[in-house]
This record gives sequence, C-alpha cells and structure tokens, in this order.
Amino acid sequence: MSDSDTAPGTPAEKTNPALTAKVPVPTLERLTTYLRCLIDLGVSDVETVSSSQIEEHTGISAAQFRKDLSYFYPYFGEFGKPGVGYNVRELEAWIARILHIHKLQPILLIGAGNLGSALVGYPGLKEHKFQIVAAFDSDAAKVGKRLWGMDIVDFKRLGEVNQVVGARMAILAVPANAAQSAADAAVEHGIRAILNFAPVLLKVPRDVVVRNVSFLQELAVLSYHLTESGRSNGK
Amino acid sequence: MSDSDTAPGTPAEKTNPALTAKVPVPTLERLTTYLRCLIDLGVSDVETVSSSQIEEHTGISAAQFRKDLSYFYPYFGEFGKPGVGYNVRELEAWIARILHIHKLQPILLIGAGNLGSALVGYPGLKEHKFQIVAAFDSDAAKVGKRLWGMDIVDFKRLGEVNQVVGARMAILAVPANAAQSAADAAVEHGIRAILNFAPVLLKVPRDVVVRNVSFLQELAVLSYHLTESGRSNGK
DNA sequence: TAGATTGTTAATCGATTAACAATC
DNA sequence: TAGATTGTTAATCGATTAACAATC
Repeated sequence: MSDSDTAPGTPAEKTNPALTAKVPVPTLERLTTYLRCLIDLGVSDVETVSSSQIEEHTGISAAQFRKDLSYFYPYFGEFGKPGVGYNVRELEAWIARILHIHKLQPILLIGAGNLGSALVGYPGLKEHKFQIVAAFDSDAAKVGKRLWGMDIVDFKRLGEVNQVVGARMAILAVPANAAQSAADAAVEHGIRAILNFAPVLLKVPRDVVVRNVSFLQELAVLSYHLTESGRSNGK
Repeated sequence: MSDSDTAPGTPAEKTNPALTAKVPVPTLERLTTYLRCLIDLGVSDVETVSSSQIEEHTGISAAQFRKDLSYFYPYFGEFGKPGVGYNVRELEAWIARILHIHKLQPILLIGAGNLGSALVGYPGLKEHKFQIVAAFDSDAAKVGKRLWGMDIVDFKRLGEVNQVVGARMAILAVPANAAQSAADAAVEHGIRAILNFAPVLLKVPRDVVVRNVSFLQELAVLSYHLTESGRSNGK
C-alpha cells in the first residue's frame, strides 16, 4: 500500500490517502450498477463473474469495469483472479464497503410531501443498506401523521432527533423556496451529504456534498432527442 | 445558416443537419438549468442577462454557458449581443424550442404506484410544458381509480389510448421485473423516449432514447463521500 | 502446459477552460 | 469613442478504449 504514487514531488501530501485520491464521478456512479448486478447474480447463486459477463448484464464495457475497480486497488487491495474472474459475493461486499453501505446508512427525509413519501417506500433501499430513519416537515397538517410506519416530526426538532439517530445523509424534498434554509439547518445538525430534489443551487460548506436530482432535466434531455418530424407516428 | 462547416471533406453528408450534429449530453443537461434560471429571471422582470450573471445564478461558468449555446448557433442562429448580453424572454423561448418544449409535450405514465403518483404531482412540469396525459397500471386494484384528476387506465389499453393522445415520451415507474415488457409495449405503440426508474438495462430499438434514474445510485455516490472517520459528529 | 482473464499502460477521444479578436 | 460582453479558437484537462504482459 504505497502512499505516494500520485504526486511524487509534492512535499506535504495528505498523510492518509484512503479514498482521497480522485476517483472519477462517473466511476462512482457505475459502482452502484455493478453492485446491483452482483446482488442479482448472488441471488441466482452464481459464484464467479468475469468482466465480460458484467458487460453483458450492465451494458458497461469490460474494460471500463476493470478500470473502475482499479481506482480502489491502492486502498482496498486487488481483487480479480486472472484466468478466473471475480468472486460475486466478495466483490459485492467489497463495493459495498467502498460506498459505506456495508453497514446500515441512516438517512433523514426532509419534506414529507408526495415525492418524499414515495421515496421512503422506494424498493431496494433496504437491500442497499440505506434506511430512512426519520421524516420531517414544517407543515403542521402533516406533523404527527404517520408515513410508512414512521412519525412525521416537526422540522424544528431535526437537531434534537439527529442527536439520537446520528444521520449524516439527508434527502431534501421540499419546495424550492424552502430548500436553502432546510439545508442550512440540516448541515448545522451534522448532515454532510444531501440529495437535493429542489431546483435550486444550494450553498453549503465545502465539506458537505450535494447531488441534485431533476426530473425536468431528465425529461428535457429525452425531449430534445425526439425528432422534429415523426410527429405523426409512422404506424 | 451554413450546412457544411463541421465536416468539410466528407462527400455525402446528411442532408438535413438540424440537431443531428453531436451536442454533448452534459450540455443538454445544463440547458434545463439555464431555462429554469431564465424563467425565474423573467418572472422578476429582468430583461437582459450576461453569461457571468448566469454563472452567479447557476454555478455554471460563463465560458461553459457561452460554449453550450454555441452548439446550436448553426441551426438556430446566433443569439447574444456583444457588450450587452442575452434577452431573457427570447433566450428562454429559444432554449424551449431546442428542447421541444415550446409546445406542450404529452407524456404517458406507466406504473401508478407511489413514485408514479408523486411524479404526476411534481411541480414545474406544467411550467416546462410537460404534461402527463394518461396513467397506466396493470394492477386491477388501481385501474379505475383516479390520480390527480386522471383516470388510471388498464395497461393493456395503452395502444388504444395513445392512438388518441399521440405521446412520444413515457415515464416508466414499474417494478424491475415488469420494466422490459412495459417498455416493449410502449415502443410498439409509438413511444420514442423513456424515462426509466427501474434498475434494469432496457433493450430498445436504436431510434428509442432511454434515460435511467436511480435514487440508489445518487445516494451511493453521496455515501461514498462521507469520510470513514467523523462518525461521531464533531458537535 | 494451454486457455482465459486479469490489472495496467498508452492512445484516443471528448469536454471544459482560458484567452482574445470581433462587435454592440 | 470606450467599455462590456459576445462567439470562437486553442490549450488543457480528464475519461474511455484498446492492447498486452502478467498470472491464475
């Protein structure tokens, strides 16, 4: 485990390189696809898988898959066996560890509207070791109601609750005009990663990660690709 | 509007270049962000905006913004005025036209479960000229019920219904095991763009566009960035 | 050993950034 | 005219792909 192969000349490098080296975001995104595929293979009792089989199942090229894994070898050790492939169960565990979902990862839901409710019931959360542990809303009409077996709690009590559950991730499913202040409060109470569904540029401290999800964006990219013609479908 | 500045030497180029030239997908994704920003500015009665103001509002660099727009100049004409900037309303309309959402874009919802229901109520759809015009489900318990003022229709009747509404986009919010067959049926009945929420690699004809949305993926990327330490929050 | 498949290196491809002449 | 800001070109950066020596 060499700790200085990326920046040989730099004198005062970070002492603990674990997960500090720059892994491309696209690689991280693909990791979940591999994980999902491995879970499925595991369920089918497949023991070993090769990179080209991964390609068949996921549509991601074998070369890309091997390259993606290689980013983590300096920190997690090498993995595949030449001539053989990868052990399905072990690779699954290996990727889960990288993503910090080898243990339950607690999540706060902020905003218990339609979207929020749907997310709590999203299948696969549990399987991937994500657990929404509390739901908050500032709408008095919602507070106290139950959502999939959870109480909806007044947003003001977020700090109090998170002192107990200690979540570091939050899903932000509130209206655009409430997003920034909700994010501020969440960050203040220990949240370090936010999945933001509001179409707003959140301002957060540098050590907080935000990912934005936008259905409109997805729909727009699709809509773009529809040809101008073809309106009268060629049936 | 020159039609041959990209591939000067190629003899038999496509005759109609409109929107055929390769626009980077990241550019398309950012287009919606610009659009949203312009709508907001329009509401505030701002008349003109410069690329650096766009940067302030969106976090996307001014250079990136200008570059992004430039991909469309060969087909839609140039836009900004040096020394002045961009007319907010006109640029809004210009981008909407590129994305084919200057007129209502009808969409079919396939799968009227929790997620599907939430998507129908998603704010901003109308504002962006997307309209979910029909909801389908194959669960007999759901068929006939109403969803945000729409009837939930038996999935078997998709063809029949789409003959009337003529949608070319669909949102697929069904369980993983139902996704492929649902996609097949949708494509057969005229759908050419699919927003897929199931964690499944859809096989579709080459002229059909698919975009996959995965909450798990988004959560996983966030989770990755949480530092191993810091578990006991530094409060 | 022979066959298969790895991890890694180098080549390619594509997107972002910076800089600036053109122009309102 | 002087100041501002564009559209575009060239330089940089980063990710993907292809190829292959290493190795099970």
